[in-house]
Amino acid sequence: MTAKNIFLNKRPSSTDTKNKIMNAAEAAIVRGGYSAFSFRDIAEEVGIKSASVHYHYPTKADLVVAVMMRFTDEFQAILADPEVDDFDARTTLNHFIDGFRSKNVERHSMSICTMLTADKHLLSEAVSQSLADFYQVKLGWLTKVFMRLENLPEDAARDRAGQFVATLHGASVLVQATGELAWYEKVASPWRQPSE
Amino acid sequence: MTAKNIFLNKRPSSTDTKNKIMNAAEAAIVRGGYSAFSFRDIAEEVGIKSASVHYHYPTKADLVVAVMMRFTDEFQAILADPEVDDFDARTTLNHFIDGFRSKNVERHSMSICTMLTADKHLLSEAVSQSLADFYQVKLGWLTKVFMRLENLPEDAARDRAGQFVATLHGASVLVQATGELAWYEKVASPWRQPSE
DNA sequence: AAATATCTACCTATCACAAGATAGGTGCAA
DNA sequence: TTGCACCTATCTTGTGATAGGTAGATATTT
Repeated sequence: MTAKNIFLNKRPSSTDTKNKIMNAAEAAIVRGGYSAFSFRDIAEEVGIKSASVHYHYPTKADLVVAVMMRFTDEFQAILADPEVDDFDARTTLNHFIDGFRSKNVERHSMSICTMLTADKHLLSEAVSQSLADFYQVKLGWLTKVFMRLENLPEDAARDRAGQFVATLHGASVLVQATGELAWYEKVASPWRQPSE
Repeated sequence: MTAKNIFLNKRPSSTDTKNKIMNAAEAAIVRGGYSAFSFRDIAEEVGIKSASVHYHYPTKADLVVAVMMRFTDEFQAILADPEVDDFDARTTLNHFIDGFRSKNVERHSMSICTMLTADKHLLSEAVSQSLADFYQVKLGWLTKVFMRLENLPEDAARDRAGQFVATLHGASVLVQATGELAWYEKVASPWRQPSE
């Protein structure tokens, strides 16, 4: 690959297409879960044919595992490290609540992990595992946050992390079911931290 | 219909079959949501043909609406009235937590309303409405419970009801996703009431 | 440098199957 | 003889997946 090619080569890049496919799949899963999209849907959105989607991801399970792994990686990349000295646990938790709201609740959808959890019965072992892995990452990080925030030992902090995760996820279910966005703040408010 | 017929008539009763169909559908929805069962599945379980299921419930939406309405009715019938004098709010709430656990969480599934909420994008208007109706009934009852339990005005009690519902639903998501049943008690414990 | 081979990212066409739904028929009880 | 609860048979649509082909970029050989 010469420098020229970077500008002139019109040959489709595999990673570009793969990312487009994952983007479409992720959006579709958030909208309606595992069974709410087909290879044909994805293909149309990306601008290729369904057989070409199979070229990049042989099976649906392969595709969803890839989506979950990317999701987990991005999640980890964005998070602040709770073990550095100047970590601000209060602000971080508030931002987390806001992020969950803007990324999921306000878009009239639930998180990709809640959606896949609901479809767990029809997930392959590999997909289930990638889902469980994500929860471990999420709970692990929140455990550290609560250790800092509430000066708790790891065990107790992990319980708090679980309570927190459950509350946010449950809130998004409540919003989705009733159609009342206001529920989110009402449910999440006990977890909000005073700014000072 | 004579008294004799009660014992001798082997002609299938419409309501019996309808109940069997609803039982099968409800169990299937709890297992995997709206798209996880077909008329053929239901038919096989009941012991008739799929066309006969359509005879009782012309469309899938009709069937699921019927299931949700029956579910809501049964829910209301079981609940103690929080407005009578000897209503024991503490015990009632503990029983509610236990009931949610034994009916959903321990069976490695989530509640029918959580499952349908996740599938909301593909529900017809009628089904969505029956789902929203159930949540209103549930929240309405819990609001009264919290008014008694915590001596709150209606507004504040309703917020508490929402927080409670969200927590239990979220806990069941967490259990389902991680496969760790222990999360349920850990998440629900702050809501448990001291027995005296 | 030219010729050849291989690889890549797509394509068309098709498979087997399962879905919701409908038309029209059968047997039996009231 | 009417109505009910069921049946067989079939339609259409959509699914995940596969086989096999093609044009063009890249790599290898001559």
